[in-house]
Amino acid sequence: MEDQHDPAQPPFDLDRFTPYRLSVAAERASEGLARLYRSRFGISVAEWRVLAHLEHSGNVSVRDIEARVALEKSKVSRAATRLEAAGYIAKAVDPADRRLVQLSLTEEGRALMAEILPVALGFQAELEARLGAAFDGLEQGLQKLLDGTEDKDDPSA
Amino acid sequence: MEDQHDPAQPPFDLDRFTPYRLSVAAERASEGLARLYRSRFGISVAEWRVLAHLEHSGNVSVRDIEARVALEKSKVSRAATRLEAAGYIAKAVDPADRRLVQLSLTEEGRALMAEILPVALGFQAELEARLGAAFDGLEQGLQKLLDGTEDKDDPSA
DNA sequence: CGTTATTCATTGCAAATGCAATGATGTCAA
DNA sequence: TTGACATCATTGCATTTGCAATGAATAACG
Repeated sequence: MEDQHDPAQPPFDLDRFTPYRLSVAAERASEGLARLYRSRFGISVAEWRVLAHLEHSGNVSVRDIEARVALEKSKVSRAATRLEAAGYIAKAVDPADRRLVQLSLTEEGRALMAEILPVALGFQAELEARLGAAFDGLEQGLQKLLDGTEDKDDPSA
Repeated sequence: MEDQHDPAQPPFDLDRFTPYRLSVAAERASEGLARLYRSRFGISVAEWRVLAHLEHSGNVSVRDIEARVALEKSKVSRAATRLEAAGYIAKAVDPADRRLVQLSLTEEGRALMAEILPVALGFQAELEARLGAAFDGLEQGLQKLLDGTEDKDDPSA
């Protein structure tokens, strides 16, 4: 169980490795929130993100969401299909460019968001309270990480 | 594309939502590193984590890794199977408790880590350089998030 | 001891995922 | 216009994933 790395090698501790730490923290946070809406509202993380983006911005194409919400387009597409089947969003062909699909919240979708948003905001508030003074530092660090080119080819992003 | 939320509802911007930001930042960081070792060494993120933990601690059971490395036990088990097939680790029944499987790096595994570790450490160094003064703040925030009970039932974790 | 719970690793299987087509539409320049 | 190329959303398909058995081994406790 103890350290036994080759003394010629630099020591390596996964617990101090930022990508790993980020990954675990992100998983915990997302899962913590997801457990609040999954059972109650029956939606997945991807669905939540699509809804949240629709609530924020009006009619949007799948492509827009893919870019803004950091989800594979196929994931967005399938989430949209499920949300449409559940009656929370509507899909319509964009008359100006018929390749595009306009996604929009239905009345039911808005009602759903009216229930979920307070939960999400409460979760965020809890998180901030829990972090206290460390919150600002975390956000600044995240901002720097996210600022980098959105491009997935940037290894330092 | 513009804001059009119900004025009775609080505004909601996914871009300012910490779980989402964490998730995107984590994905970028993990993917950024993964692209460095995936093509060159043919290992996945799960495999990398198992290897990294084995490099740090000696013989370990699947259960230990599951707990320490934040991976589902089935994921660990399958990663271990692939790593064994590739010749990087060895599996052996623990003589003291024959339910346990001792995982350990083989000579090849150590050689692999000798190649990967500098890459990983370089990535970490790049990250820290990129973050500059913000790095400490990020780490403190992550620490607070990770400190909370490891328990998945804690919504604020 | 013997019997019942627990713990561990693996695996079966349904669902989710990612990537590469596919088809339908748009753009642009010859 | 026409034809080559680009963009968009969806879907096919192989792989991966997560969860719930499963089977093997141990612990707990009468």
